[in-house]
Order: sequence, then C-alpha cells, then structure tokens
Amino acid sequence: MNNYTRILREHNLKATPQRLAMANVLHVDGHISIESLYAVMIEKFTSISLATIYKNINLMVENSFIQEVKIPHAKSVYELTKDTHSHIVCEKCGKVNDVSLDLSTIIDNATKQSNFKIDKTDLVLSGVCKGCQ
Amino acid sequence: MNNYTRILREHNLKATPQRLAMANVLHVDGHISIESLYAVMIEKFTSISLATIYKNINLMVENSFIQEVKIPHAKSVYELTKDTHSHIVCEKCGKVNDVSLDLSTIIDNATKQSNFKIDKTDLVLSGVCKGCQ
DNA sequence: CACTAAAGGACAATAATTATCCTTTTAGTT
DNA sequence: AACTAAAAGGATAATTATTGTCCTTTAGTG
Ligand SMILES: [Mn+2]
Ligand SMILES: [Mn+2]
Ligand SMILES: [Zn+2]
Ligand SMILES: [Zn+2]
Repeated sequence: MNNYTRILREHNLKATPQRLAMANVLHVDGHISIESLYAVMIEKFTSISLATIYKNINLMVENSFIQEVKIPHAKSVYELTKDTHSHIVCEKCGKVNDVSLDLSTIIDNATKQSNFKIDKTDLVLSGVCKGCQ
Repeated sequence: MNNYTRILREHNLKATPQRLAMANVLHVDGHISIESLYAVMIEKFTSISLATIYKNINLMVENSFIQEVKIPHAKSVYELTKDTHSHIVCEKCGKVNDVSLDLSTIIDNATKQSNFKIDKTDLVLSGVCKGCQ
C-alpha cells in the first residue's frame, strides 16, 4: 500500500485510481490549477468528469490533504499540504515557487497591533523570476 | 470637484454618480465584497445593474484605483488603494483589518532564496479577533 | 465471491462573471 | 444653454466556473 493510499484511508477516503493519480500529479507538478489538473488527468483517464476533479479537490481540501493557494490576478493553484511556507510568483511566466521564510517576528508584531490570535499566514510575493528578467 | 472626481478623471474615467458612490462605500467600509457592495449600492441606486458594479470594479482595478484582496476560504474583498499594508482576517466573524508590517527583511531573504526581483507582497494573516475569542 | 457504502461519470442546475445592445449621461464645445 | 461624441448605465443574454443529481461502477470488507 503506497503512501497516498494510506493518507487517503486515514481520512476515510477511498483510494481510487483517480485520486491516486491526482495526488501524483500534485506531487510532480507542485502547484497546479484546476484546469491544468483536468488537462493532465484526462490523458490518463479519458472519460474522467470535471465534476470528479472538483469533488475530489474539495474533499481533499476539507481533509487538509491539499491546500488552495490564491494568486493575485490569476487562478488559484493547489498543492499537497506540507510544512508552512510562502510562495513567490512570477508576473511574467506565472511560475509559482515555494519559499521558506521565518515570519515569527511579523506574527508577533501583527499580534501586538491587532490583538488577534493568529494561527495561519498566507504570503504570496510577486516579482519576476530569473529566467524572465 | 471632489477628490474622487479628480482621481477618476486622471484615469480618464468619467465621474458618474455610481462611481463616486462606489468610491465612497469603499472609503467608509474599507474592505467589501462584490455582493455586499451591490447590496449597499442598490439602496442608493434602486435600478443599478450588477453588471455596472462588475464593470466599474474591473476598471478601477485596472487603473489601480482600488485593489482586490484575496481571502482564504472566502470571497475576495476590495479596497481603495493606499500605502502597502497587510491584512488580518478573523476566521470566526470574517472581519478584515489592516496591519502595517515591515516586510523588508522577509523580502531580502526571499530574494536571496529565489533570485526573483520582488515588487509586491500579499500577506493575509488568519486568526481570531479580540471580540471572537 | 458477495455486499454495501462510496465514488465515478453524464449532465442538469446554479452561481459568478462578462458581453451585447440600446438608452442615457457626462464632459466638453460652440 | 444647446449640441455633440464618447463613455457609461441598465437590461438581459451569454459564457464560465462550480455544484448537485442520479444512476452505474468500484473499493473495501468479510
Ligand atoms: Mn507551495
Ligand atoms: Mn486593506
Ligand atoms: Zn518568469
Ligand atoms: Zn471575529
């Protein structure tokens, strides 16, 4: 039993071929939009329904197996949940990369300033990647 | 000629009553979703079309007169463009507040790590506000 | 292998956003 | 103030994105 099968089962989700393939695409591509995911999936499952993609994406998000990343002026992408990290997106080519940044000082300041109890950060940096400069 | 009239004209946008009212709502409410904005606007302009709201929102965004703020697990809100700042949203009541945070160190680190030329940050902190704790 | 709940697929329904087309208004210009 | 051209508004159709329904198939369990 592979890794994704186990994780899906832990959330009482059946490990269907479609779901395992989705997990694999997410693993390989890293950050992918719904429409790109569908385009890749339909290669392997010629009759997969877009509804299946949506239903599974939503289930996986609810179970924190994957996460949505909202990108300025672009469609959301999805990724397998991993340790907290930030994102950097290229305004030219749209590439989305991970960046590991320590936001603890920022969170401390924001806590003082707002009196919120903060438990999550979503940081997306925008700019131009090496290749596009 | 009031302030918003002038700003709209600078962008070659006609200062219609609808647009001035929208700007005013954004000024008063701070961060507002399309549907809330429409709900407020229709009080003043009983026959305003939702298409007018969308068309104006899009025009104003294109002209950087306003900005979209994407919120995790919720609909986007819009605000008048002002100095760069971050946002903090309450997961209980949905309230969105501004926070002024110095991200320069973060940007430096991210630049080193990614080799991107960074020109914009979108940071949304999530948590629980004072009133909801 | 048999059984049952869950999931997939086709497609209808809904929600969100944009486009079209005609009328009205704005921002000048006489 | 009346005149005009371009822009914007409103009604509504069209498109796009997402969700729901319903029936068939499959995964997981014994
Ligand atoms: Mn990531
Ligand atoms: Mn703000
Ligand atoms: Zn690039
Ligand atoms: Zn709250």
